[in-house]
Amino acid sequence: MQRAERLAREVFGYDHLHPAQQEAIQSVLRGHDTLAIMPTGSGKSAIYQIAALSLPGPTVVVSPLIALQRDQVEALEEAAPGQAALINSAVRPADREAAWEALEEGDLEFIFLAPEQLASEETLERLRSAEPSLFVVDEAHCVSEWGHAFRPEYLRLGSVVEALGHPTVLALTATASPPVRSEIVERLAMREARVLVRGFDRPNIRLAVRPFADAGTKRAALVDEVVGTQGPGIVYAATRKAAEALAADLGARGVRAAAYHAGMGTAARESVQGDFMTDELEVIVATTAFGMGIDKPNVRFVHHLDISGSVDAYYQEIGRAGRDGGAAQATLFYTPGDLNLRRFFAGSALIDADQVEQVLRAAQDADGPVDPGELREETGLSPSRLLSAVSRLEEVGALEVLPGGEVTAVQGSVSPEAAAQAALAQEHRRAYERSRLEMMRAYAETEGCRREFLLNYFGEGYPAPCGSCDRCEAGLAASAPDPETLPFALGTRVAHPTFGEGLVMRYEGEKVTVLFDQQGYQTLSLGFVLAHDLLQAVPA
DNA sequence: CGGTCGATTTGTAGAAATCGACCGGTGCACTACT
Repeated sequence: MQRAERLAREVFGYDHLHPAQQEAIQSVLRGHDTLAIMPTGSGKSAIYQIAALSLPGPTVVVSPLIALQRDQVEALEEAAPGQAALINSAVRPADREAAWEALEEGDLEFIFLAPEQLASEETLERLRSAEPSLFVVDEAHCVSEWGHAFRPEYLRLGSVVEALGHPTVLALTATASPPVRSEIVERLAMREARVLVRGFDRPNIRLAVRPFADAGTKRAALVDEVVGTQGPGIVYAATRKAAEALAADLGARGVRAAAYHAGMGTAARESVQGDFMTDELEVIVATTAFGMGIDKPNVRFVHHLDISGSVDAYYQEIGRAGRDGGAAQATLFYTPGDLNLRRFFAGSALIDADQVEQVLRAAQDADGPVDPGELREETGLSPSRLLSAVSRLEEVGALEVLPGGEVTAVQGSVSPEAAAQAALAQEHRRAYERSRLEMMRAYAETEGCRREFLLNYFGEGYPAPCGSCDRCEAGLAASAPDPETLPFALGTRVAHPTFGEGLVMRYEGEKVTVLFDQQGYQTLSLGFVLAHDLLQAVPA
């Protein structure tokens, strides 16, 4: 650790490492797979940088966005010149080859890539022969948030870790609720993972929800609010169109505002982001495309025109406010109708039962291993959907993915049963997504302290009232139940006859919320549960 | 699910009402073209 401290000072110019960083670095240096959950700006990068330089052997860093990879390489270039490189489709083949050779010569410590790169057998082989000692997954919540439907390669990282001979795994993220944490640990094939959680509460962010009966009044109220507030600030909208329209409205009211979404060209996006960072823009009106890697200290508000799809996403988004510790606002402008679009997003990207079966049949009909391209033609599925189906079938043992990426049906797997099992996994995922949205609704409609709600969601107790949310300020926050009177303590494992086993997350009034392993979050009537003996404590 | 857009209907000559189709968020890599 003294060596690590010295590296921090001499190489990176940090005054000192704070205890959370020390703990994480120590855990990695001792060879433990580690999941570190810490706020952005708390020096998460320093953890992997210093651990990497302290260990012999190179470090693979998986990061979701090429722009983030570039930022990281630039930062390293100042501290440790020539020791970091990226591999992606935008890097010229000659430069890519130079990076590989440097890695093979032992001259390169860090190699940055997106999970998609690891699907290539050649990439994997060259990495393996470099014998990496550390495998870092930055923004690790993407494993769970993006792996299932959007970027399926994220769910294959566990196989990559195994294929590389299981170097120490270090997963980093700012926000992850308990089920997301377990999924990261499982999907990255982490062994006896150390999970370090630091600094979840953000006391300087005032929380509020403003309910409206219709979208028009809601929108007008948000515009008034932004016009009357000192920026800079971020407004999140659910669609590109809404983001553009709102930015235009704010502009007409004299606010320097611009939209940001994935439909804009790269140049436009970069210029909007740049102007926001330098305070030339006061307000950015964005879809979920905006935010990852943004570490701007003086954001004074993060408002939501439309509700987020989960409390995880919401907390991640509002967490971009008040990084400097100064007062900040996070207000959700809410109409229940907004949940519909989120319901659509939650279910639509997942594959359904007959698609899973179609893929299995196509693989079985083929004589021997099949190229994924061939399966795609046969089934008509998009590449990411096909990969999702293949991964589900692989998990239930019906298919095998060969090192070259070819897919082969496993002999003797009982096919209809396997397909049904794989489809069931998708159904569970859908139920889980729906339940997460219900928790977001519960936040919007809670009668209790909002901060208590959020921290409970992330598995932490909190002594309400917080005094800095709309419920507490109005003196309306229901007082927290006396722990002595609760039939099951928070965090207890319980079993339910139809939902299976789960974890007691929260009490509010006459309701108890349980996070079930299969069905996600369910809110049950306490009176009914007790009268019918529906929950049983599960011995640890 | 609900908002939006274009086409058709309505019932009388310009515009309103109704219907059905379609769309809606995140990024990587790769290909074809300029």
